[in-house]
Amino acid sequence: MANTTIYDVAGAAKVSLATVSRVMNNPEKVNPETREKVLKVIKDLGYRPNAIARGLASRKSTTVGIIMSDVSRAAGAQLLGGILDVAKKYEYAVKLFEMDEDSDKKEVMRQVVAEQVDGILFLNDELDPNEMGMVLNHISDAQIPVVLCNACYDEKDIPSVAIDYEEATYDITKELLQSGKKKIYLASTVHKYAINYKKIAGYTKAMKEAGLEPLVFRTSGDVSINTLHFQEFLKNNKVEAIIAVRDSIAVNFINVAFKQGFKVPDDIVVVGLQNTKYALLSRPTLTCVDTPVYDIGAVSMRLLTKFMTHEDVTDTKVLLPYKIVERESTK
Amino acid sequence: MANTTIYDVAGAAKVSLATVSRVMNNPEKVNPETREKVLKVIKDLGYRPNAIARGLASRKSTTVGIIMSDVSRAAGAQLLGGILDVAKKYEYAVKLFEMDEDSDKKEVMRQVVAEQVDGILFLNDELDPNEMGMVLNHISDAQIPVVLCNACYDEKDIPSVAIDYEEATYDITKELLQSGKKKIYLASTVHKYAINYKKIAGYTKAMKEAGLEPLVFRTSGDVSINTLHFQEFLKNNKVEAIIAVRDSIAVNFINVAFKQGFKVPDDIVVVGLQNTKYALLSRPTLTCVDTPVYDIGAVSMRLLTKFMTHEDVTDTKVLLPYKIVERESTK
DNA sequence: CTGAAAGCGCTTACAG
DNA sequence: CTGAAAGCGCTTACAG
Repeated sequence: MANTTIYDVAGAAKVSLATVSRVMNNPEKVNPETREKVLKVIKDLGYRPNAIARGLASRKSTTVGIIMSDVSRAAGAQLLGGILDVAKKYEYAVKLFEMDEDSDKKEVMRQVVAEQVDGILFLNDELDPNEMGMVLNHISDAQIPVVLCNACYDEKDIPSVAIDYEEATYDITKELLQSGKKKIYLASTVHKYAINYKKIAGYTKAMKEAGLEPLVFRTSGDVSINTLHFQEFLKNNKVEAIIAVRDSIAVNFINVAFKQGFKVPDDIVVVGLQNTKYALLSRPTLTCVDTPVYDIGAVSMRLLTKFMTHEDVTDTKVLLPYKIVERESTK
Repeated sequence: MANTTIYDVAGAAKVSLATVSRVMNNPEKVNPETREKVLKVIKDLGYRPNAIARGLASRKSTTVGIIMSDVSRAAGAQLLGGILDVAKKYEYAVKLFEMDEDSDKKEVMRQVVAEQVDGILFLNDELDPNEMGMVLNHISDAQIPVVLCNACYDEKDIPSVAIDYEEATYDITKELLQSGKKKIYLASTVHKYAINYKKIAGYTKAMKEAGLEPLVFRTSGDVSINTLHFQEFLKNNKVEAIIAVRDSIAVNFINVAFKQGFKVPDDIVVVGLQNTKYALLSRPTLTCVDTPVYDIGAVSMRLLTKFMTHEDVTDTKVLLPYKIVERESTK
């Protein structure tokens, strides 16, 4: 079955191809009778316009590009879920681009631009300010609307959607302080995520306000490396509470603590900052800041559609609400 | 900065646009000197051909479509990881399409075809045979190469990449039987995944060979629903071992068992059939069939590139090797 | 080895 | 309200 084209439709409906095109794009400009006739043929033939040809002619691909570092990480996948649902609703196709540490960032950006996306959702939060600046310059040179999705960059006024990570971490640190804990550690990652710096900032602020020394340490995302690391850590430090930038790190810590003879939450209190499924599958279950990851994806995609259709946008830096979910790991 | 086109390059290099095109697509047909000259201009101008225009003219979009049901599930995201890496290597762009229970499957297929993808990777394993047949017919009508990626459909001879789930489940059930267990349950899902039927088949075969009654029960993917379910289940059944189609279900079961006073592995032995990160973050850690999810994604994408470039393919039904990883949940 | 020209399947002013 | 025609930025026979 050769694909049906606009010519086939025009032929069968006995109109010009311009009319068929109008029926699809500006139906109000077509006489209702001919419109119905054409619509019927379209339906009978199962016609859908060739998206590539349409894209070339209209200079709009109705496609958005998602730039992310690692799909397989839980949070990234959930962001994608929200993005896809909204993209489908507004009839945008979605192209995926990976940009990790090893990528030639310039090359990736050139590719994204060459693919003619109408908008970009930037999910990579692992770039240093220099790289980030270069990437954003590339995008603005190409005049493509962009929204940072669960990523941040304060140097420029780029639209973004996230939660206030600094405040959230400040809040939960305060809660721990109020419950009487003093030796509160923050487990961050060795990688340089911009968001994690915000978390560190919020934690540090709360600790300093309480007259305490901030106790930040960095660990890997790898379970077996972390396990060794935590074993040593627990031997050498007195720990009353720990906040982890990722839930999986928190759960890993809980497991190591139990094996060393510590009880959570009786001896050590543990909290996560994401609220992924790991938090529910932990024993004890993990108290978390609940980051609405799906919503961040959905809202950022919606925001991007507004930019792409030149709607008025009043609020370009969206901070979604978050809450704290108390579970067993803090009793 | 207006995007540079092939005309700009041709003008700057003082050649025709046909020559520029040849330099990019058939460099061997161009005089080395002019080739170098053009290449230099391309580099200086940072030119990348408009992928849309190229796609229209060549009738190849160098884009593959990924059809999946839920990105945010762990296994799906990992498959995507493998797919993206290989796609990048072979310079294919990747478009993502969601097809879940509620989707109008025909409509999704029409969209995929309209988007002019050169090949399709089908990751959705939740369709019943009728729907699956319809989808595959749609694809073969459009004459687009397709590979089933971690999904199966036995009615037709469609290329696919997976592991032998039946054999794997048979193997691990045998191991449990040999260790002396008799009351071995298989926890499957309420959803109708084709792959899970294979797992059930392998399990059932092993049980019957041992002269035992297969004990399959179905549960949800939702943690709180499962928790209630498992609580009842443990009250009413004598369980010596449990095999779960998903790791998260296995971990959830372990947690409920401990809270009811059962010890894993002493009282009940538990195994998973995936080997995701959940297995490592469980306490005790989870013995698993290790399904090489990333590899399944990577190999299926590689296979698809062969079909797209009309290479000879001898083996269209690829079954990747798997192994069993013994961990604490089986002592 | 190189260029002029047609064509990919659409959209969109421009006439009428 | 409708059609003829140009054009989107490329590729690819076809001449030369």
